[in-house]
Amino acid sequence: MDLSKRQIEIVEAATKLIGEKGIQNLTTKNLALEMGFSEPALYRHFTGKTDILKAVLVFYKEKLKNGLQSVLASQLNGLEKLEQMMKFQFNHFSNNPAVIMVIFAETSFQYDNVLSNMVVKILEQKQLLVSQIIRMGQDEDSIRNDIDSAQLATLIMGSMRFTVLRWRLSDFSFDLRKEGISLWQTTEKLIKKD
Amino acid sequence: MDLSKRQIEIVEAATKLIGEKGIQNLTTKNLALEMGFSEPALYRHFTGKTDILKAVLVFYKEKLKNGLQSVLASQLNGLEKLEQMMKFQFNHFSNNPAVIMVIFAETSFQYDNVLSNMVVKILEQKQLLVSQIIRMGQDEDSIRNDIDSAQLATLIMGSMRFTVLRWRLSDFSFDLRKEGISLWQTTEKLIKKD
DNA sequence: TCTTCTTGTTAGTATTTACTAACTTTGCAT
DNA sequence: ATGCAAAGTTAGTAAATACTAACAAGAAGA
Repeated sequence: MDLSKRQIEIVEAATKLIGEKGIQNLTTKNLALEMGFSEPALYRHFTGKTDILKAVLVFYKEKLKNGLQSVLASQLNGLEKLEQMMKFQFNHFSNNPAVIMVIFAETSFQYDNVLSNMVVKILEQKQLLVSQIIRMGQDEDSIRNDIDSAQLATLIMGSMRFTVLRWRLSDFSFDLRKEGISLWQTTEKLIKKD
Repeated sequence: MDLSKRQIEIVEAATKLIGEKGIQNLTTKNLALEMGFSEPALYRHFTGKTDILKAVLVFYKEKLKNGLQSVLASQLNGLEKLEQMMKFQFNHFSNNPAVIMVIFAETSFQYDNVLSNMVVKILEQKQLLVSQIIRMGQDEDSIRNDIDSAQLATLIMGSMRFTVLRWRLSDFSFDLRKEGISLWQTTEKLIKKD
């Protein structure tokens, strides 16, 4: 899915609207207003609203994937990769708060099978990545291996998500990056091989 | 907030609808259909849709609170209380899958300040409870105390929520209770004092 | 210059949504 | 039995929503 300049602008405007007040806030009217043009103009760039939402999901999926891929490709050991991955994501969300609502939208797309499946796949993909990194760390002896890697992945992803959720529910009232570092330190204490 | 028999029926019907396809599925039309009477009849029992959603939130908040309260009041030590709390919740969700969407609806009520605040408060209350149990366990030496109790609470609540989320996204395709037990065993290994 | 494609416009529509008005039925206390 | 409040009905409405039809401005290449 290749997006034109204008399409990317629309995706970003849509993200902003969703980030502000949830998906309920993403209406053709609001989106056109945010873009500074009329509603029908939207249909010059996308075939419909679902198409826009799909583009939003794919757009951020790719962005996240690229960022995580570079961590995966690095020469770090498993534990260090996990640290980088965590910090990358907290940074990413810190810089783009509006994206959170999109990434955390699992429950919101339930009404549409296509969108819902996309979201599930994004999540599965990410979890797989984390599991792989953990297993790698266990094989290298940087991460304790008396615990199943999938379970550790659940713990890590869950606590990350929960931290980000608290941040957004508190109206971004604390420094997410700092909180991310604390969370990493805790996680490290719990999972590193000593 | 005291609810009449009929109001509770409506709350349960609303929960069912939300559980099936998200809040977007909770329309006055669908709700009336589910109840087997006409739309205006709803307004004999609630002043409006927001009022119904408020009742739904309060209803399950109280239910959960009561369940957790009995765990808190028991004679168990901190670690054991944590275990019971976790199992209670996984059981609760296992028996009432529709409730999950309501309890996990943080991001969905963002459009309404009153509802959004209610959700935030429910979450804060629960987190406080978990933190307290953990600190208790640390004081009694059943839980390791080289880690901040708030951080441990984030880890535990986050991983629980994530597990439940995966369950619902997989269309309830695994045994949540079993998964909950696994998660507890992992958690215990990580946090118990040895 | 003329044609054509892209990207915008205004005006409008069918459907859905939450909710109201006005009337009827039902069950219960006196 | 009767009066009355609670709880239901039918018929409707204003507003919002996603989307379409038909037309216009302008850049770009032949």
